[in-house]
Amino acid sequence: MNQLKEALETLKDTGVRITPQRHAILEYLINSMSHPTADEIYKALEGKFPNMSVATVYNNLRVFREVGLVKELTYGDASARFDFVTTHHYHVICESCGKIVDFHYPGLDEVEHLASHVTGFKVNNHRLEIYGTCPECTSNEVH
Amino acid sequence: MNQLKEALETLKDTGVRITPQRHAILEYLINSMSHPTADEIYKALEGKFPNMSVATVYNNLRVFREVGLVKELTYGDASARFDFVTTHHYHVICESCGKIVDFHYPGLDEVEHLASHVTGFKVNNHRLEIYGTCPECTSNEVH
DNA sequence: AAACTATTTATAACAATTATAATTTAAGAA
DNA sequence: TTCTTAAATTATAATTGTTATAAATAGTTT
Repeated sequence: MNQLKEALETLKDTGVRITPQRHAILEYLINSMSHPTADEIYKALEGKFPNMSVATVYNNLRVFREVGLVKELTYGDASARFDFVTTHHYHVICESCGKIVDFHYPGLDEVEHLASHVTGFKVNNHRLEIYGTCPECTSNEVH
Repeated sequence: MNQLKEALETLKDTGVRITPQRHAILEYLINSMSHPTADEIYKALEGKFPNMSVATVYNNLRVFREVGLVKELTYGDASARFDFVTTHHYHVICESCGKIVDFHYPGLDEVEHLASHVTGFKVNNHRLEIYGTCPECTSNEVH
Protein backbone atom coordinates (compact mmCIF):
# COMPACT_ATOMS: atom_id res chain seq x y z
CA MET A 1 0.00 0.00 0.00
CA ASN A 2 2.99 2.30 0.29
CA GLN A 3 2.95 3.95 -3.09
CA LEU A 4 6.28 5.68 -2.72
CA LYS A 5 8.01 2.45 -1.79
CA GLU A 6 6.47 0.68 -4.75
CA ALA A 7 7.46 3.48 -7.08
CA LEU A 8 11.04 3.35 -5.86
CA GLU A 9 11.01 -0.41 -6.41
CA THR A 10 9.87 0.16 -9.96
CA LEU A 11 12.74 2.55 -10.54
CA LYS A 12 15.21 0.09 -9.09
CA ASP A 13 13.86 -2.72 -11.25
CA THR A 14 14.18 -0.70 -14.40
CA GLY A 15 17.70 0.40 -13.59
CA VAL A 16 16.90 4.03 -12.92
CA ARG A 17 19.02 5.57 -10.20
CA ILE A 18 17.26 6.88 -7.18
CA THR A 19 18.57 10.34 -6.51
CA PRO A 20 17.39 12.66 -3.76
CA GLN A 21 15.72 14.83 -6.38
CA ARG A 22 13.85 11.92 -7.89
CA HIS A 23 12.78 10.77 -4.48
CA ALA A 24 11.45 14.20 -3.63
CA ILE A 25 9.63 14.66 -6.94
CA LEU A 26 7.95 11.29 -6.61
CA GLU A 27 7.00 11.99 -3.02
CA TYR A 28 5.51 15.31 -3.99
CA LEU A 29 3.54 13.79 -6.87
CA ILE A 30 2.11 11.09 -4.64
CA ASN A 31 1.22 13.33 -1.73
CA SER A 32 -0.15 16.24 -3.71
CA MET A 33 -3.69 15.30 -4.46
CA SER A 34 -3.69 17.79 -7.30
CA HIS A 35 -2.13 17.47 -10.73
CA PRO A 36 0.89 19.73 -10.55
CA THR A 37 2.76 21.35 -13.40
CA ALA A 38 6.51 20.97 -13.72
CA ASP A 39 6.90 24.49 -12.43
CA GLU A 40 4.75 23.86 -9.39
CA ILE A 41 6.91 20.90 -8.49
CA TYR A 42 10.01 22.94 -9.05
CA LYS A 43 8.74 25.72 -6.79
CA ALA A 44 7.51 23.32 -4.14
CA LEU A 45 10.92 21.69 -3.84
CA GLU A 46 13.17 24.70 -4.05
CA GLY A 47 13.17 24.93 -0.27
CA LYS A 48 14.63 21.45 0.02
CA PHE A 49 16.79 21.75 -3.12
CA PRO A 50 17.78 25.37 -3.63
CA ASN A 51 20.10 24.45 -6.47
CA MET A 52 17.84 22.12 -8.38
CA SER A 53 17.42 23.02 -12.03
CA VAL A 54 14.09 23.13 -13.83
CA ALA A 55 15.61 20.78 -16.35
CA THR A 56 15.97 18.18 -13.62
CA VAL A 57 12.26 18.33 -12.97
CA TYR A 58 11.44 17.96 -16.63
CA ASN A 59 14.02 15.23 -17.17
CA ASN A 60 12.77 13.18 -14.30
CA LEU A 61 9.15 13.61 -15.14
CA ARG A 62 10.03 12.28 -18.56
CA VAL A 63 11.85 9.34 -16.97
CA PHE A 64 8.86 8.63 -14.74
CA ARG A 65 6.56 8.78 -17.71
CA GLU A 66 8.72 6.38 -19.70
CA VAL A 67 8.73 3.96 -16.80
CA GLY A 68 4.98 4.31 -16.48
CA LEU A 69 4.88 5.91 -13.07
CA VAL A 70 3.29 9.15 -14.13
CA LYS A 71 0.98 10.36 -16.84
CA GLU A 72 1.43 13.61 -18.65
CA LEU A 73 -1.73 15.61 -19.21
CA THR A 74 -1.44 18.21 -21.91
CA TYR A 75 -3.83 21.00 -22.61
CA GLY A 76 -2.91 23.28 -25.46
CA ASP A 77 -1.27 26.50 -24.50
CA ALA A 78 -1.21 25.94 -20.76
CA SER A 79 1.60 23.89 -19.29
CA ALA A 80 1.47 20.14 -18.94
CA ARG A 81 0.29 18.56 -15.73
CA PHE A 82 1.55 15.37 -14.21
CA ASP A 83 -0.47 12.68 -12.57
CA PHE A 84 0.91 9.85 -10.52
CA VAL A 85 -0.53 6.67 -11.98
CA THR A 86 -2.58 4.68 -9.53
CA THR A 87 -5.73 3.24 -10.97
CA HIS A 88 -7.22 3.99 -14.33
CA HIS A 89 -9.37 7.09 -14.21
CA TYR A 90 -10.48 10.03 -16.28
CA HIS A 91 -10.46 13.74 -15.56
CA VAL A 92 -13.24 16.26 -15.26
CA ILE A 93 -11.91 19.75 -15.84
CA CYS A 94 -13.43 23.05 -14.82
CA GLU A 95 -13.29 25.48 -17.72
CA SER A 96 -13.63 28.38 -15.34
CA CYS A 97 -10.96 27.76 -12.70
CA GLY A 98 -8.99 24.89 -14.21
CA LYS A 99 -9.60 22.49 -11.36
CA ILE A 100 -9.15 18.82 -12.25
CA VAL A 101 -11.21 16.16 -10.54
CA ASP A 102 -10.66 12.44 -10.92
CA PHE A 103 -13.51 10.38 -12.24
CA HIS A 104 -13.67 6.60 -12.35
CA TYR A 105 -15.36 4.86 -15.21
CA PRO A 106 -14.89 1.46 -16.77
CA GLY A 107 -12.58 1.73 -19.77
CA LEU A 108 -14.10 2.43 -23.11
CA ASP A 109 -12.98 -0.83 -24.66
CA GLU A 110 -15.87 -0.89 -27.04
CA VAL A 111 -14.89 2.43 -28.52
CA GLU A 112 -11.32 1.27 -28.95
CA HIS A 113 -12.41 -1.88 -30.72
CA LEU A 114 -14.74 -0.06 -33.05
CA ALA A 115 -12.11 2.52 -33.85
CA SER A 116 -9.62 -0.19 -34.61
CA HIS A 117 -12.11 -1.98 -36.83
CA VAL A 118 -13.14 1.11 -38.77
CA THR A 119 -9.73 2.69 -39.27
CA GLY A 120 -7.45 -0.33 -39.38
CA PHE A 121 -5.29 1.17 -36.64
CA LYS A 122 -3.59 -0.97 -34.04
CA VAL A 123 -5.08 0.82 -31.04
CA ASN A 124 -2.99 1.24 -27.92
CA ASN A 125 -4.93 3.53 -25.65
CA HIS A 126 -7.20 6.51 -25.52
CA ARG A 127 -7.68 9.76 -23.77
CA LEU A 128 -10.95 11.13 -22.50
CA GLU A 129 -11.60 14.35 -20.72
CA ILE A 130 -14.81 15.93 -19.64
CA TYR A 131 -15.20 19.68 -19.53
CA GLY A 132 -17.63 21.74 -17.56
CA THR A 133 -18.01 24.05 -14.59
CA CYS A 134 -17.28 22.95 -11.05
CA PRO A 135 -19.85 23.48 -8.29
CA GLU A 136 -17.88 26.36 -6.76
CA CYS A 137 -17.62 28.28 -10.00
CA THR A 138 -21.26 27.57 -10.80
CA SER A 139 -22.41 29.07 -7.52
CA ASN A 140 -20.11 32.05 -8.00
CA GLU A 141 -21.73 32.94 -11.28
CA VAL A 142 -23.88 36.04 -11.32
CA HIS A 143 -27.58 35.24 -11.60
CA MET B 1 -24.65 22.25 -48.45
CA ASN B 2 -22.05 24.89 -49.26
CA GLN B 3 -20.02 24.88 -46.09
CA LEU B 4 -18.07 28.01 -46.88
CA LYS B 5 -21.23 29.98 -47.56
CA GLU B 6 -22.78 28.78 -44.33
CA ALA B 7 -19.64 29.62 -42.40
CA LEU B 8 -19.62 33.14 -43.84
CA GLU B 9 -23.28 33.49 -42.87
CA THR B 10 -22.38 32.49 -39.33
CA LEU B 11 -19.72 35.15 -39.23
CA LYS B 12 -22.12 37.78 -40.51
CA ASP B 13 -24.76 36.80 -38.01
CA THR B 14 -22.36 37.10 -35.12
CA GLY B 15 -21.07 40.46 -36.31
CA VAL B 16 -17.64 39.27 -37.33
CA ARG B 17 -16.23 41.08 -40.31
CA ILE B 18 -15.45 39.06 -43.38
CA THR B 19 -11.98 39.98 -44.52
CA PRO B 20 -10.14 38.40 -47.43
CA GLN B 21 -7.81 36.71 -44.96
CA ARG B 22 -10.68 35.21 -43.00
CA HIS B 23 -12.31 34.07 -46.18
CA ALA B 24 -9.12 32.36 -47.31
CA ILE B 25 -8.42 30.72 -43.96
CA LEU B 26 -11.92 29.34 -43.78
CA GLU B 27 -11.74 28.11 -47.34
CA TYR B 28 -8.47 26.38 -46.64
CA LEU B 29 -9.80 24.75 -43.50
CA ILE B 30 -12.84 23.43 -45.29
CA ASN B 31 -11.02 22.16 -48.34
CA SER B 32 -8.03 20.66 -46.59
CA MET B 33 -9.16 17.27 -45.49
CA SER B 34 -6.34 17.22 -42.96
CA HIS B 35 -6.14 19.03 -39.63
CA PRO B 36 -3.67 21.81 -40.31
CA THR B 37 -1.59 23.72 -37.80
CA ALA B 38 -1.60 27.50 -37.72
CA ASP B 39 1.76 27.49 -39.41
CA GLU B 40 0.60 25.22 -42.21
CA ILE B 41 -2.27 27.56 -42.90
CA TYR B 42 0.08 30.51 -42.82
CA LYS B 43 2.47 28.87 -45.28
CA ALA B 44 -0.34 27.68 -47.54
CA LEU B 45 -1.71 31.19 -47.90
CA GLU B 46 1.48 33.18 -48.21
CA GLY B 47 1.25 32.92 -51.96
CA LYS B 48 -2.09 34.67 -51.97
CA PHE B 49 -1.26 36.98 -49.04
CA PRO B 50 2.46 37.68 -49.02
CA ASN B 51 2.05 40.23 -46.27
CA MET B 52 -0.20 38.32 -43.96
CA SER B 53 1.08 38.06 -40.42
CA VAL B 54 1.14 34.87 -38.37
CA ALA B 55 -0.77 36.76 -35.74
CA THR B 56 -3.63 37.13 -38.18
CA VAL B 57 -3.86 33.39 -38.57
CA TYR B 58 -3.85 32.86 -34.83
CA ASN B 59 -6.29 35.68 -34.19
CA ASN B 60 -8.75 34.42 -36.71
CA LEU B 61 -8.51 30.82 -35.65
CA ARG B 62 -9.38 32.04 -32.18
CA VAL B 63 -12.33 33.99 -33.56
CA PHE B 64 -13.53 30.98 -35.49
CA ARG B 65 -13.22 28.85 -32.40
CA GLU B 66 -15.19 31.33 -30.31
CA VAL B 67 -17.92 31.39 -32.91
CA GLY B 68 -17.92 27.60 -33.00
CA LEU B 69 -16.75 27.16 -36.57
CA VAL B 70 -13.53 25.35 -35.78
CA LYS B 71 -12.23 23.14 -33.05
CA GLU B 72 -8.76 23.39 -31.65
CA LEU B 73 -6.96 20.12 -31.08
CA THR B 74 -4.07 20.40 -28.69
CA TYR B 75 -1.38 17.87 -28.07
CA GLY B 76 1.26 18.77 -25.53
CA ASP B 77 4.47 20.09 -26.98
CA ALA B 78 3.52 19.89 -30.64
CA SER B 79 1.53 22.73 -32.13
CA ALA B 80 -2.24 22.89 -32.07
CA ARG B 81 -4.26 21.64 -34.99
CA PHE B 82 -7.50 23.08 -36.24
CA ASP B 83 -10.52 21.21 -37.44
CA PHE B 84 -13.47 22.72 -39.26
CA VAL B 85 -16.57 21.66 -37.37
CA THR B 86 -18.96 19.64 -39.46
CA THR B 87 -20.48 16.71 -37.68
CA HIS B 88 -19.50 15.41 -34.31
CA HIS B 89 -16.63 12.97 -34.56
CA TYR B 90 -13.58 11.78 -32.70
CA HIS B 91 -9.96 11.38 -33.77
CA VAL B 92 -7.73 8.37 -34.05
CA ILE B 93 -4.10 9.43 -33.93
CA CYS B 94 -1.07 7.50 -35.11
CA GLU B 95 1.66 7.68 -32.49
CA SER B 96 4.25 6.86 -35.09
CA CYS B 97 3.60 9.34 -37.90
CA GLY B 98 1.08 11.69 -36.33
CA LYS B 99 -1.66 11.06 -38.85
CA ILE B 100 -5.15 11.94 -37.66
CA VAL B 101 -8.14 9.99 -38.90
CA ASP B 102 -11.75 10.92 -38.22
CA PHE B 103 -13.88 8.39 -36.46
CA HIS B 104 -17.63 8.58 -35.99
CA TYR B 105 -19.21 7.31 -32.83
CA PRO B 106 -22.38 8.20 -31.01
CA GLY B 107 -21.60 10.74 -28.31
CA LEU B 108 -20.72 9.46 -24.92
CA ASP B 109 -23.71 11.01 -23.21
CA GLU B 110 -23.78 8.38 -20.55
CA VAL B 111 -20.24 9.18 -19.46
CA GLU B 112 -21.07 12.87 -19.31
CA HIS B 113 -24.10 12.25 -17.17
CA LEU B 114 -22.28 10.00 -14.79
CA ALA B 115 -19.40 12.44 -14.48
CA SER B 116 -21.82 15.23 -13.75
CA HIS B 117 -23.60 13.15 -11.14
CA VAL B 118 -20.44 12.02 -9.37
CA THR B 119 -18.53 15.30 -9.37
CA GLY B 120 -21.32 17.86 -9.24
CA PHE B 121 -19.91 19.59 -12.31
CA LYS B 122 -22.14 21.23 -14.87
CA VAL B 123 -20.78 19.29 -17.84
CA ASN B 124 -20.50 21.05 -21.18
CA ASN B 125 -18.62 18.70 -23.42
CA HIS B 126 -15.86 16.16 -23.59
CA ARG B 127 -12.85 15.21 -25.57
CA LEU B 128 -11.88 11.74 -26.63
CA GLU B 129 -8.91 10.65 -28.63
CA ILE B 130 -7.74 7.22 -29.54
CA TYR B 131 -4.05 6.47 -29.94
CA GLY B 132 -2.42 3.70 -31.86
CA THR B 133 -0.48 2.85 -35.00
CA CYS B 134 -1.88 3.36 -38.46
CA PRO B 135 -1.86 0.53 -41.02
CA GLU B 136 1.01 2.08 -43.00
CA CYS B 137 3.27 2.43 -39.98
CA THR B 138 2.34 -1.03 -38.77
CA SER B 139 3.40 -2.58 -42.06
CA ASN B 140 6.58 -0.51 -42.10
CA GLU B 141 7.69 -1.89 -38.78
CA VAL B 142 10.57 -4.34 -38.81
CA HIS B 143 9.48 -7.90 -38.24
C1' DA C 1 41.08 3.83 -5.59
C1' DA C 2 40.40 4.36 -10.79
C1' DA C 3 37.52 4.44 -14.53
C1' DC C 4 33.13 4.82 -16.29
C1' DT C 5 28.45 6.19 -16.64
C1' DA C 6 24.37 8.46 -15.18
C1' DT C 7 22.63 12.60 -13.28
C1' DT C 8 22.45 17.32 -12.13
C1' DT C 9 23.24 22.01 -12.89
C1' DA C 10 23.38 26.42 -15.30
C1' DT C 11 22.56 28.44 -19.24
C1' DA C 12 21.26 29.13 -23.82
C1' DA C 13 18.25 27.96 -27.48
C1' DC C 14 13.87 26.98 -29.44
C1' DA C 15 9.19 27.03 -30.96
C1' DA C 16 4.45 28.16 -30.43
C1' DT C 17 1.68 31.69 -29.23
C1' DT C 18 0.30 36.32 -27.66
C1' DA C 19 0.76 41.42 -26.76
C1' DT C 20 1.61 45.95 -28.61
C1' DA C 21 1.25 49.89 -31.35
C1' DA C 22 0.82 51.81 -35.79
C1' DT C 23 -1.53 51.34 -40.11
C1' DT C 24 -5.18 49.85 -42.97
C1' DT C 25 -9.78 48.40 -44.08
C1' DA C 26 -14.81 46.59 -43.96
C1' DA C 27 -19.30 48.03 -43.64
C1' DG C 28 -22.97 50.90 -42.26
C1' DA C 29 -24.51 55.94 -42.32
C1' DA C 30 -24.87 60.28 -44.48
C1' DT D 1 -20.44 57.31 -53.35
C1' DT D 2 -17.87 59.15 -49.85
C1' DC D 3 -17.31 59.55 -44.80
C1' DT D 4 -16.71 57.67 -40.46
C1' DT D 5 -15.39 54.60 -37.04
C1' DA D 6 -14.63 50.52 -34.87
C1' DA D 7 -12.46 46.36 -36.10
C1' DA D 8 -8.76 43.95 -38.33
C1' DT D 9 -4.12 43.49 -40.06
C1' DT D 10 0.67 43.99 -39.93
C1' DA D 11 5.31 43.95 -38.09
C1' DT D 12 7.68 43.24 -34.32
C1' DA D 13 8.79 42.23 -29.72
C1' DA D 14 7.81 39.67 -25.76
C1' DT D 15 6.42 35.62 -23.26
C1' DT D 16 6.22 30.96 -21.92
C1' DG D 17 6.92 26.11 -21.63
C1' DT D 18 10.22 22.95 -22.82
C1' DT D 19 14.56 21.02 -24.57
C1' DA D 20 19.61 20.95 -25.81
C1' DT D 21 24.27 21.54 -24.38
C1' DA D 22 28.35 21.27 -21.89
C1' DA D 23 30.62 21.24 -17.60
C1' DA D 24 30.51 19.56 -12.90
C1' DT D 25 29.13 16.03 -9.67
C1' DA D 26 27.96 11.69 -7.80
C1' DG D 27 27.10 6.72 -8.01
C1' DT D 28 28.78 2.04 -9.74
C1' DT D 29 31.80 -1.30 -11.30
C1' DT D 30 36.26 -3.09 -11.91
